[in-house]
Amino acid sequence: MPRPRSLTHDQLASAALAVIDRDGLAGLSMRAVAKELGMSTMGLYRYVDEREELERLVVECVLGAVDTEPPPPEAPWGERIEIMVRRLRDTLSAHPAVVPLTVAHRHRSPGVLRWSETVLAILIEAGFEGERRVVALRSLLAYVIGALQLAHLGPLSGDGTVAISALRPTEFPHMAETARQARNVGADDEFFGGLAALMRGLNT
Amino acid sequence: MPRPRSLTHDQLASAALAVIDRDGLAGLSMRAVAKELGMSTMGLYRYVDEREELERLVVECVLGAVDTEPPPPEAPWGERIEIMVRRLRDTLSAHPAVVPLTVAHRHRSPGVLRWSETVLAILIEAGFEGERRVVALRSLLAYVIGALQLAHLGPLSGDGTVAISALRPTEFPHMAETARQARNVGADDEFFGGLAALMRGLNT
DNA sequence: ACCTGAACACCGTTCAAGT
DNA sequence: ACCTGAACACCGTTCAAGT
Repeated sequence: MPRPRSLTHDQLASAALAVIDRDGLAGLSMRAVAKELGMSTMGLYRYVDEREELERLVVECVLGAVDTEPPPPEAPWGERIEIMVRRLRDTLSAHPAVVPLTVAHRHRSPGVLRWSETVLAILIEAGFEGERRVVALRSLLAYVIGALQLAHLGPLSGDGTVAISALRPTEFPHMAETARQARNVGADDEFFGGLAALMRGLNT
Repeated sequence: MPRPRSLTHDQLASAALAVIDRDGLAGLSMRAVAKELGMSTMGLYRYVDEREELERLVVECVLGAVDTEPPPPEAPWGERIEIMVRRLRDTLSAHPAVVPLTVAHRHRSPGVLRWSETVLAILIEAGFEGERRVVALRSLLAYVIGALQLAHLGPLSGDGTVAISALRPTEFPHMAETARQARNVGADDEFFGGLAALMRGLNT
């Protein structure tokens, strides 16, 4: 990759993010980003080797913004983990269409690494060792990733829930009734309700 | 959509699944599936209106195979839920590349609806009502979806973990050490360890 | 009426041609 | 040396033309 000339990686990622926020992840293309920047399509290849690298830049741009400062140490460790998870969720919620990219490129993101480092410090302080610590970190990540995708692609407040509540009660009685109740569950109650359960379970 | 002539939806989905299993999700295209079936590309449009409908058929084909019979009622409810989650995981693990499609199209899959119906019956019997029941079902789904994607795209046994364990210990000491321990954690221990935690938390 | 191949508007990426 | 537009091999989908 030759030296960039006039654009920073952040400007490039911001342009891609603008395309994604406007046209969705499906609208992301080298041509669209180039047009957004007012340059030729091939000009992008001065900054990235391939489209995948552009995606990595987007992920880094989004996740690099997450606050990874250790939360106030006087709070119980469970609350501190919750604070960290809330920060990650807030960061990703600003660009929900990016979540699938995040899953694929999370490895190379310094933001996620710093976030994980802070979470691990809290877990270690709370006495998590060996496999138990590994499982705790991975299950927290799995929950956040899964819950955000569920919330983005099929929110409880959306028409998927309405459709389920209209299913034939003879065939899906529990689903129909539960879906009716689900319409009154807010996105925050859903997310933090599940997180609280996971946290309780990790603690015992 | 005109009447299908010689192919069933299942044959169509199987051909698409064969393409995905061979070339990955990125290899799925109308042209590739048509070639797999030895027909013209446009012939597919006799069976589906658009590519998205083909994807729905694939999801239904995979998830339709999940065993949704209620587990033995003499087992504790927690164990029965775990059995149901294990079945869903086993079904999806046979075609991990399909998981992202599953997230997007899960609403219309009768397989997922039947699975959820059985899980809800167990939750109701265990005394879950209202929001608590909604949160339990959604968090289980979120965990399964997130954990499977994590396991497929970045397994603990993979080179992502190796790369993390090689990070500069001055900057990421906890990550490096935890990654070294993570290499000895099997995929099953990881998945069911996290699931057990979530289940404990939902129970209290 | 049924089927299909050419065509259109896209895509990522290569590469030669122009400055 | 630097940049770029044409070109190549794809993609989903429309539509006219052929049977």
